[in-house]
Amino acid sequence: MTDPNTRLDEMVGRLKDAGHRLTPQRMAVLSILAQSQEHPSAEQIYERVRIEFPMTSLATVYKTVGLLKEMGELLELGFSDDSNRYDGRLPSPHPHLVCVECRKIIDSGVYALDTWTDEVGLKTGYRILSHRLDFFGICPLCQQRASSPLLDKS
Amino acid sequence: MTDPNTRLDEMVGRLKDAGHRLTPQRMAVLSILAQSQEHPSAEQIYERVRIEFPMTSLATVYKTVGLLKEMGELLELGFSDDSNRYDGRLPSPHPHLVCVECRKIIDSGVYALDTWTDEVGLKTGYRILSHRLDFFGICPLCQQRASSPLLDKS
DNA sequence: GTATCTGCAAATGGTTTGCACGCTA
DNA sequence: TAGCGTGCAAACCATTTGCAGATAC
Repeated sequence: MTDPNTRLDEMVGRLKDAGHRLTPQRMAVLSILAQSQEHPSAEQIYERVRIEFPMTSLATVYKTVGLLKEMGELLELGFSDDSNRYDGRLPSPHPHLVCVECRKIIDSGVYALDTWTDEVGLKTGYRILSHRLDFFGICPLCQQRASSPLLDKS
Repeated sequence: MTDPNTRLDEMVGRLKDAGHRLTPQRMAVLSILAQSQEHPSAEQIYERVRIEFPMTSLATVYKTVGLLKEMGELLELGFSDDSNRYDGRLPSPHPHLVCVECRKIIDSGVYALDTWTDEVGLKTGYRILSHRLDFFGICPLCQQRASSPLLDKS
């Protein structure tokens, strides 16, 4: 499940099974998504795809990402003040941790919101379908930068 | 704390103390925010403000909302695929419950994420500043609509 | 009196879409 | 070879911004 190649094969299989075609552009996008731990944006996926396959447009990245999202093979983390970020490794909802300085996003290491989900459903009468939990903070590297002001942010 | 007039006075006082001017437009926006339980969008605030004070522009609503947000007097709930929603009654982060059908947003009725915040901070080394938790589901009214297909969504 | 606020209209920027061409299966 | 997928450029749309005139204090 954590091995990029296994995850890539899985995604490829699901696409094929659903009757979708496998173009080189799509393969390149899938491959990036299967490898990335760092929750890349569409733009970042685009840049990396172009390194190995320059014949790719940003629109195609968006279309592929949209397709995977619809199929439930990709978790989209939308931010109203920044571009969306994508998790292709673990597409079911789980808590994330966002650095407000450098916008690095990592998995939080805590899970299991199910108890709460049940409680909220019971209390409110809503049928709960999904959730989204983000923690915002300063990552260790940015904390270091803040205490050594001579270092550049770049 | 729950009384709209008390909350309005509180917001007005904070604005004055910070040296900001009290225009009729601002008062109208503050008043809507102090009353609203339903987490209105900027557009919705604008529409309601115009009822009692037609000399108001959407830009002014956005500017007022931005000012209050900066002062920590307003909680902004951003959604990448929809307009932002605002909570002026309880501006500190707390879990919300979003109906994916009608986009109604209510408070979840559960709180206390502090234990998790500490755990995540310890595990990752991030200095946690804030969090955001949303549950997505179908509200009771929309569930009813779904089971009685003859009723219109309007 | 003057710095702040307002309203208008134009700019912004990530994402989506329409369409003609190209390529997978 | 039949459509699905791609690339380009234009459209979208909530939000922001610049600026000239208005107004709270």
